[in-house]
Amino acid sequence: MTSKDLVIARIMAGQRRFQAAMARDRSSPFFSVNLTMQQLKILFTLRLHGGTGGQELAHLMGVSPATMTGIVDRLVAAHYVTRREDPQDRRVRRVQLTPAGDELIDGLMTAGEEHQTRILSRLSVDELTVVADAMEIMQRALAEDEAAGTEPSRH
Amino acid sequence: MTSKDLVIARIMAGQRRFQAAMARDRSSPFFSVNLTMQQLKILFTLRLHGGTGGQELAHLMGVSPATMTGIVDRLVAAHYVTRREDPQDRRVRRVQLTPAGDELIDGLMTAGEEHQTRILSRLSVDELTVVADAMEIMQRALAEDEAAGTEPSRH
DNA sequence: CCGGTTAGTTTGCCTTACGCTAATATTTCG
DNA sequence: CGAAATATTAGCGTAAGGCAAACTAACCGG
Repeated sequence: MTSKDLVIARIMAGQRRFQAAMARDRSSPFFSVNLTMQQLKILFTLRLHGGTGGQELAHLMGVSPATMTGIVDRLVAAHYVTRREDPQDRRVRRVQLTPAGDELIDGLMTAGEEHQTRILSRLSVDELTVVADAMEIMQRALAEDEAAGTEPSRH
Repeated sequence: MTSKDLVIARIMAGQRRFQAAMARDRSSPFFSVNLTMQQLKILFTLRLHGGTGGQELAHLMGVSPATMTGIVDRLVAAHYVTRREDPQDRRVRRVQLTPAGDELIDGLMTAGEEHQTRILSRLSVDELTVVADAMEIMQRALAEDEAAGTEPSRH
């Protein structure tokens, strides 16, 4: 185990503790989601893909097109997605998140931000600067990671 | 807007970008969860509370005791929770996560760790040290926050 | 233009899960 | 001992997902 590995392990342990503290916040939007798991999975999938055709979505979710029609019907009725004819191929129904759908996913993904902000507010300017530097470092590494290797694993 | 606020805003924006990149990882365990939302909410609730009586759990979830009996039946059958008689009051059924239940919740809460570890591996030792320092700073602030004010908002 | 293929929808059927009320049995406690 | 509390069972209803089969509209190549 290299010294880099040790530091990484320590960082990840800290991250886990942080995550556990966030999870203790009972105001998580997760508890107020009133969708089924399949519906939520579909919303996340649409977020990942920026919208898909109906056939493709059925395939991604591993269900029949008939089933997907029903599910999308209900998501449209709930105003979380839109279903539109594809201009290039009128057979295809493009399914996309609405702003409300986006909001719901964002809310789940950014749960705990208030809590985090509150914790950051406790820090001095010097401390905040260290945290900000660390964030810059991580962003750069993330950008490199995406430029270098996520293309093949993207799909 | 103070200069602290500006730095905090920048940190949170970075955090959001980071989160979005993690969400793009299709290997998220979320997609392989085959529980209903209500079941998952109950597992998270049990994690938060470390186990509860049946009546309490029904109340927390806002359903009748009869309904909760059925749901817990199914979670017991799936080996995610145990149900035991409370030694202090034999009317009460204490419901708790099993190790498998814990694992499932942990998996969801720590999703993306591999991805994060990979990104951290790209950093030099100096850079990692900055990130580790930042993490220390955050942990200290978190500890202070918990010592200071989470008691009243805990419930 | 036509025939074969593709994409999506409808219909009908089935299964699972949740949710409730009412009734019941056991346990607790004043 | 009786009333209240806890959990379970039975019965009923609704919603959602899931499939196969049939159907319609659209696409595309010969």
